Amino acid sequence: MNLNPADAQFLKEGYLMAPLSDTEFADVLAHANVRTLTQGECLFNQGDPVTHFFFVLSGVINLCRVAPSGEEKVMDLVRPGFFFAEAAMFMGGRYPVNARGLEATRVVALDSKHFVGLVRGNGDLCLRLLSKMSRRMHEMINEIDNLTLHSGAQRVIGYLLEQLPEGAASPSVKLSVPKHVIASRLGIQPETLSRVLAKLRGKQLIDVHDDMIVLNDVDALRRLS
Amino acid sequence: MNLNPADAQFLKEGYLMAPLSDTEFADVLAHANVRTLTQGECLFNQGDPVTHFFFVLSGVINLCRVAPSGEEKVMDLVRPGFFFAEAAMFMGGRYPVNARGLEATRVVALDSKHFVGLVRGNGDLCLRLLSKMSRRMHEMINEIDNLTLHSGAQRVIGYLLEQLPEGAASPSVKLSVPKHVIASRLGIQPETLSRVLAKLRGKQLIDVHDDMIVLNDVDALRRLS
DNA sequence: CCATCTGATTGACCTAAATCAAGGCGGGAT
DNA sequence: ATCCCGCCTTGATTTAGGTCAATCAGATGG
Repeated sequence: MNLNPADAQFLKEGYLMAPLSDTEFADVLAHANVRTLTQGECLFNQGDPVTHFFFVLSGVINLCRVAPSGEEKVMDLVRPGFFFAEAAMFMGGRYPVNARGLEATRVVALDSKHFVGLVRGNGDLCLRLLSKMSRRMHEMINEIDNLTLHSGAQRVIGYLLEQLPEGAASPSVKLSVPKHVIASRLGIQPETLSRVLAKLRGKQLIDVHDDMIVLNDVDALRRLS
Repeated sequence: MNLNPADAQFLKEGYLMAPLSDTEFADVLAHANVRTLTQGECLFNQGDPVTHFFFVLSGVINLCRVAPSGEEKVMDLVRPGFFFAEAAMFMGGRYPVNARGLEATRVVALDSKHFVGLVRGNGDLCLRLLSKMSRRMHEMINEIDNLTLHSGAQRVIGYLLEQLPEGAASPSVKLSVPKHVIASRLGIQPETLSRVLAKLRGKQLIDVHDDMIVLNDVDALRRLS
């Protein structure tokens, strides 16, 4: 089944696709298709030869391994917006785990040989990919640091400052997603986010108008994060 | 200044070096040297041409950017065991940030052109790197999930199960690092780790003898994580 | 042998944030 | 209009885990 434009756009934002030029991406798309899995349906088994790697559009994929003792161990749960089996794709050989839909799930299946060929034949693309992945890893390290050594309030402030465009005229942020999604990304409950914003509003540091937040004192906020 | 064997070993464990063969690594080492920075000393400036990328041996590196408005913004703090400026190395051009020692700091400076040349001339190496980085990213995603949606006790149990060798005869774990380091990795205080272990001991789920921990009921523990 | 130091443990206490519960508000559909 | 139904906010309560502090066991060293 082919990808619709919304799926393609979502896929393009994935870290393995973002570094591709438009023509390269179109080339990859020509070797891709959508698979819809029912709950529990198997996508591939441990030991199968690697033919594709995947990107989750919706639902959740369960990557599990069957130990010699027979018990099944969940190795990873893959959520929308993330790839899986890319490491296997790059190395070739056989899949080290089973992949099943944990619920009804849609994935993009991308041709493994084709993508490896693309990377092999293009040193520049390879370096772009490595560069992109390096940056992503630094972001994730920072995210882990934030979660462990900053308070919820500090993470909220950090998020607001992050969203602030570089040289913006008025220091204001428009939230592009519902507040409960932001709360989840920051690792806090929606109630807590609401309370933090209320407290900052009380201190005159910000103004909140629905999804529009004006940062009244960027310096003070920066000192708090 | 040259690397001593301990430094080289530490560097080899970094994600960019782990995929290299011994001869490739030796080749990289031949183009590497150690720089010792005093507190506040500059390693490179924003806008300098990219000549090296780096690995922190000890201390902390402060990566900061000077905004047009003149104020200095800390972009990243890099701790021992991590690389920095690798993304810039892969892309070439100029460093997008300043790098300074936040305290007295030792780093390995690796020749940028040489490493890029190595990767460019060796498609297999390139794929090994991409594969390794993919795996690392999955690990980090899991770490973030753990931090946000598991309790401290669950993370401790998860850690113990992780350390458990695949088909070990006796289900026991020998802690290779001091407890306070483990606590830090799990994002909790040493006191909390101690309490969690005490509670598990109280429930007869584990036995603790100094740095040796025996898992009495692996299944029960697995259910709790 | 004692002095000291480091890491681990335990207790008392406190704070940040989760949870539970009750409205409020705007946008659709009927 | 009225009724819902998400989404957000706010309040009351609970709890996990951090902080502070005392103690203890081993290690090191004079």
